[in-house]
Amino acid sequence: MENFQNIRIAVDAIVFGYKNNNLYVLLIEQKFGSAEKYWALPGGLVKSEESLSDAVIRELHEETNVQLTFMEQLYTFGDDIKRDSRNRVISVAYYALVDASNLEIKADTDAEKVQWFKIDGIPSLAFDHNLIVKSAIARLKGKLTYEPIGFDLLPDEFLFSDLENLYCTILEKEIDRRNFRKKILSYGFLDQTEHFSPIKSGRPAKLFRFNKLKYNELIEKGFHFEIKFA
Amino acid sequence: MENFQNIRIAVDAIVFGYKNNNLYVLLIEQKFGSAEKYWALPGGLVKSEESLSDAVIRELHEETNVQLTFMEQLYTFGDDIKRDSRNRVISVAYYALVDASNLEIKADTDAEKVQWFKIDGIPSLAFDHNLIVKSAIARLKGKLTYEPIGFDLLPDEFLFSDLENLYCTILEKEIDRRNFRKKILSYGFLDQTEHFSPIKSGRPAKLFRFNKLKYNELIEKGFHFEIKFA
DNA sequence: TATATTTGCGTATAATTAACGCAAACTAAA
DNA sequence: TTTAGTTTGCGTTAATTATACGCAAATATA
Repeated sequence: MENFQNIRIAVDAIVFGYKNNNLYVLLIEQKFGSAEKYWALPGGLVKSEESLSDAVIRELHEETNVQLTFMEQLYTFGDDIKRDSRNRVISVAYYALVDASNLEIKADTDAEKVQWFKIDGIPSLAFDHNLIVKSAIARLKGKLTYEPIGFDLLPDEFLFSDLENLYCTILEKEIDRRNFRKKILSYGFLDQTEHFSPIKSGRPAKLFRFNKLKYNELIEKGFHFEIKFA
Repeated sequence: MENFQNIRIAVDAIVFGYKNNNLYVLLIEQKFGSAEKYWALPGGLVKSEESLSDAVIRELHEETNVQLTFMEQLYTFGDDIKRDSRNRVISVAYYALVDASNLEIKADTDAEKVQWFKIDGIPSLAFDHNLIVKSAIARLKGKLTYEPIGFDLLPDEFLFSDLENLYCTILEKEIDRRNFRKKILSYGFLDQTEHFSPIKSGRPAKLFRFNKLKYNELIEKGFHFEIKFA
């Protein structure tokens, strides 16, 4: 039957989390299906009357208990027609960045286990999910340099050294602490709070806060965020 | 029936063309369907055993006679579940850049007419295609500044003034001719040919050619293309 | 009290960008 | 044949931005 389209459409969620100066991805161990016992990205089939973005947020919540309001579309994987051995499945991948230090994850109805995996310690995943994660990491690295998305990975109030470590860790580069601070502060979208962080050692450091309003005002005026390194 | 997924998957092609110092998009007038007599993007349903990228290249060829080997994925439109009034259809949009000055387009089996439309004179299109075109233009503008894709819109051999006009036209900005030339030449991926272009007026100008090999070598070494303006 | 550590601010130099000058090489008009 | 108009190709200078550091302040710990 030539005209009947036998294709299913799914969504997959890449949730990046940051804690203890490391980048993580949220993975689940599936309960059902041929990929049982493999770790995989949270995700599943889209319902007929449901938008793609609703679908991915729903699946993520059902499988990991993580409740987001927005995810950004990454890419649609539909060139390998055997990426799922059971049926032709096209997957629209979405990603989000969260502060993993205070987020409760728990395996829910559809997943056996839920766990954060360090970005450099991701096991062999179900379907083409290793490929999807790889392309999400590439996107994250790219965006980090020209959009202020790093703040999404940190708590509301953070140290400059945390921000600096985040950039070093994710981009795998050395940066000059003093020039980095100077540059970011010169943009004027960080507010200095009156709080100090619980000290580890050395001089006590003020906590900063990303001011999204100020950032949006700057964007209106044609401002363009950019962090480059040597 | 809760589990049955009643969603169709389509592909749409945004083909940008450049000629006479203007940017164009290729549109068709549809023969069939509820959107008859509306102009629309070339595209159609994906076959069950066909990759997404094959599908969009096939549809484009069938409808416009334009034969491409590669299109880049733009975005998947699937949030408006009524974007097609007949059925739930999710569309994966792809785009490509071509030199429109020597490309033969012709309406084929599936289309009534095929025509280049100037970017600032696009009519009201079928479905959500105006939205798709808008987002493709935004992507093109963005990419133009950090990837050397402008050359795809020009003939193999081109004048510096053509390249300059292309940037001015698409980005809608004034640029300094001399600084622009200096910067692009400093990258070292343009070869000067021995040919001169048929002269309009003024001093005869040498034709240049984009050397993709040299560009790739530079990329290997960590080079990063970028064109910024005041 | 001395030492190690991290923060916060500053300065000198190199590199890049932006703004503009001007002669060369042609066409077309006078 | 000259003159005016146009576009190219190469150059200079000032302003801005990036890079590479120096160093004292503020704390914990030995």
